[in-house]
Amino acid sequence: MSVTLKEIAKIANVNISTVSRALNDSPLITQETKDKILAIAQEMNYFPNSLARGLVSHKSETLGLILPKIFFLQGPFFSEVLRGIEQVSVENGYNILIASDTGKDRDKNFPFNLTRAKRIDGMLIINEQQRISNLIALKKERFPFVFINRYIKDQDINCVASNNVQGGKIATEHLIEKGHKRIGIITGSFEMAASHERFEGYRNALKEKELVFDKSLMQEGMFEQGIETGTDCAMKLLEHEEPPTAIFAFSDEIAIGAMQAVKNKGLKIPDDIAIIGYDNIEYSAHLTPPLTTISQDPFTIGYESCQMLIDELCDRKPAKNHLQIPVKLVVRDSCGTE
Amino acid sequence: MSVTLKEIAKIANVNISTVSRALNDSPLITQETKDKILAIAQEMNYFPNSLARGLVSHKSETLGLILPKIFFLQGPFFSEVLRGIEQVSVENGYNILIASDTGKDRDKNFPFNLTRAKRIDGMLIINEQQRISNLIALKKERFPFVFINRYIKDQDINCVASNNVQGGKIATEHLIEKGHKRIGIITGSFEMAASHERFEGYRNALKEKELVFDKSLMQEGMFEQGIETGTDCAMKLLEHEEPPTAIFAFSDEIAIGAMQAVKNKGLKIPDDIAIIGYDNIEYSAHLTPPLTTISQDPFTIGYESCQMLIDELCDRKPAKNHLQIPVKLVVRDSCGTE
DNA sequence: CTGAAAGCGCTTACAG
DNA sequence: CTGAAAGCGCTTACAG
Repeated sequence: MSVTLKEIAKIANVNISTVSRALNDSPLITQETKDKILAIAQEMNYFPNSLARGLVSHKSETLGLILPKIFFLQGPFFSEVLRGIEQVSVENGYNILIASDTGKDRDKNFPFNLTRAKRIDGMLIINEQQRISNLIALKKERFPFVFINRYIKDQDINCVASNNVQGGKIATEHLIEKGHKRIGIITGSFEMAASHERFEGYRNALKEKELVFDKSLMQEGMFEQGIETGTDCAMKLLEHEEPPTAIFAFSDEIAIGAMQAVKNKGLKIPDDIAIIGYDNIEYSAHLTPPLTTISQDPFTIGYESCQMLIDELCDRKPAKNHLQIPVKLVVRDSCGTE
Repeated sequence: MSVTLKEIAKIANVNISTVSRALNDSPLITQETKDKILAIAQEMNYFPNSLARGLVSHKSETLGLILPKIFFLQGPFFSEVLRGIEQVSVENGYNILIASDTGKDRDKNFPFNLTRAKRIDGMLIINEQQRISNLIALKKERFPFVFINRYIKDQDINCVASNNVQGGKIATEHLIEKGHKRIGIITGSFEMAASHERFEGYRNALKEKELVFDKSLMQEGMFEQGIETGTDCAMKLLEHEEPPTAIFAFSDEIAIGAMQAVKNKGLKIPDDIAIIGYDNIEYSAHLTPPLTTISQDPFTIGYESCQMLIDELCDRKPAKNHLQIPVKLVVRDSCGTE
């Protein structure tokens, strides 16, 4: 059905190994025969069978993108990560295979079902939540992988993450500079590493400015249902007997919910209470008032993680295997302007 | 390095074909030997090499998901489509390979570089914009594929799409029922099929109610920068010498922008002007006023398209190969409540 | 029911 | 520089 080396060889009147050499640009061949064979191959619409090739080369030229649940790839953040990944993978001739641990029976050996089946040469892992012991076990099999957007303490584990500690700190510092001393926070679920890290940044900022941490000013929300959760948690903070004068929401969606609660109370932003978000989603610029927030760099996260993985696959040990991508403060009106 | 049939055969003291049969649950084998072999395979952590298997079976058990540019998978709509795809593919033991036409040299034979390389058994194609002649050419090679979210006239081409004509009609009818006769529209780019289809629904609704179509009430916006585009286009509509009393925005983001413009003008929604959106994104329920909109069903679109493709791969000719997934009107406050 | 052999489409030492 | 051969890890007719 589809064209093979054998057929080209027959027409070119050479051995299939010669055809193979021509196609692979081997030095062991005259320009003349190479040109002849290439012309025929082109003519016949030849494409190498990647399965056969992979079987002998022990390479699939495919990268696995591992997601905890497909659900988590929601939103513009992830799609930018993916765009970064794709850019690098295309440049280097790799395909991307999506997989996720469904918890079903056939995945009970996840992720080894993928690695041992030789489907993929390396893994990019997005996993912000679950236990990762099974993934770290890949290390023992010397299977190349990189964690995306999760900072792993173990220096031997490749990872590229947004600098959440820095982000938490910058956001808090901005509020402190605006004169706030009682800063409420609405976190995401503490099952998410991002929550812990941003919280750490918050505490660092407080400590540096010698402000005390008041646990009653902290509410645990959820990233997934940001708006609802933001409203609920902000409500609780506002009913505090000594309410905060500013709220640091761990996502823009949570901030949107919090703004709603503040408005419902008849309070004004930023005069009565300041609000800062996290993520810089498109809508945040169009809220009333426009939301001051922290902007991450998901494209770079995707780009660098894929580059790191490919470097490892090519035995170019990357200089840094523990990358933290910086974030930026985006000042708008919800904490007062400059 | 990794375990092969040969090694299992040696330990079990049988031929590799017997091992293969045991692993593939062949009837040509005693329960006893099968059990013995399976135990050994398990013990040795055996996984079949999918490349080798694919080489002989002529199947990769992988589905290609083709995107025009990775960029387009933004937002919750696509991620729900993907969730639907993934659910079906996992149930049926297929992997998903992402690919997009980058326009680069190595892709100049796209999508045939994928099909002829035997990397994938079938294709799910998301392509709302570009010319598709090269993709339709797959038909000649009898390569199985399904178009996602694009309705193709040719009845021989598999497709699963959101019913945009219905959506455009329902939205317009709602406005007409509320007493509006001059209904402005802000479309997406007319390079997108969705724009044409929703527009067709709009015109159908007008015609049924015997309202004339006034071209000066139509503005072409863009889906990608919905908010900005919505503001700009709404501005123009509001400056019309006989402005519309209602605006049908072809996306919620465009509607958000339009609401902004209306507020800037000092007008009230829905009293001075009604606005209806499209997509039912999460934020739309939290706008002031909450946005009336059309809700699509992206999970079902993904689910059905993947099911259709797998049916074709298994030679179960699907009963319907031209699916239109219904949409729903979600009434909130931006066009007046019930 | 089991084994020996051929073959899937390629690459790569080994001769010449 | 070119060819003949072996082998990558599997499946599947073909014998027995």
